[in-house]
Amino acid sequence: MPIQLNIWTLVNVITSIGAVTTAPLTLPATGPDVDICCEGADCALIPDMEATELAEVFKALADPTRVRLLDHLSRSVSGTACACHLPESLGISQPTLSFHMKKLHDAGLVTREKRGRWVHWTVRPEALARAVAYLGLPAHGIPAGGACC
Amino acid sequence: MPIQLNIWTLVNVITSIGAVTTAPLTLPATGPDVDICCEGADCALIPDMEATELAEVFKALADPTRVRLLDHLSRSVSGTACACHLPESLGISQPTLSFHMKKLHDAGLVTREKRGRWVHWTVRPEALARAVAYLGLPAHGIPAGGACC
DNA sequence: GGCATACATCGACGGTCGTCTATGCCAATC
DNA sequence: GATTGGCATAGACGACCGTCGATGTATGCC
Repeated sequence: MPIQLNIWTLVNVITSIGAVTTAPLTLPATGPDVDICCEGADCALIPDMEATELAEVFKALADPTRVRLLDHLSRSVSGTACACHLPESLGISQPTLSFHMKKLHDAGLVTREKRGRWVHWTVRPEALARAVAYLGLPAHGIPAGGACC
Repeated sequence: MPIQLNIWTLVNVITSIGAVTTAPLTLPATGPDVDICCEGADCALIPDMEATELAEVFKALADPTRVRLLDHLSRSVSGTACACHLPESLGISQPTLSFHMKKLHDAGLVTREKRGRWVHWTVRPEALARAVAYLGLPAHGIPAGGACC
């Protein structure tokens, strides 16, 4: 499974680089009602842009039809398949399929290649690496930089 | 990083069990216009229910605010934090925060525990394992059972 | 008991999503 | 050049989403 190995490698790289660079927020705290309500109250938060980009990827995956489509592609030879028989297999119309493939493409999860009159789609496993890295989530209690409190 | 290791372990388990059990669809094929449009046309597809469940998880993650919330929780001590200061940190109202936490909770990504008048939320890393397993995606060209064509 | 506080729920609003039919575009074939 | 077929786009429509202010509920403190 060469590609799966590549993903895990990427995960390690991205995990060690990405999330850790987040700058801690300045804490307002010290109001009149400062209370020991909890430990780890004010923490560093992912920057808006990074969170938005991650959400875009998850949004592209947030539909059963697209989940099945991506799975279908990944199981095809070399991760590539044409869309010709997919509408009937999935029980959707051709425009609907086109709509979903566009979503996946806009999110960078697949590439599009026209061969004659058919379009072939290919999974981009590296595009999923960032999402996987996020879902791995930093381990709790990382001393400095990673953890917040 | 004990939790991260647990995830990878779960990934292997689920990957080796879950997706492979999908039954291949019966192929209609052999019409008059059967054409060698592409290799790997008709493939096994993830069952509806499985795709729906995965989509539910991704749907819970498909919002920048929730991405930041989950990240915040995972970086707190033992993956647990109270929600008391989150509205101001995120620039959202208290009802909006409640709305998002409910989404995460309904998707099984966090657990809820009431301590006094505060609510503490805890990440459930194991709930993310299935999504991670899916994003790993079966390697292309698996001979039997896994691949489709 | 009465009050303050933390959180959930309600109702409303504008925006986006997923699906369809109808139509347009382009490559291959006759 | 005309026709066929695969795919994208346009427009419409119902459903759902994210956000808010207002209100309800439960806990802790006086």
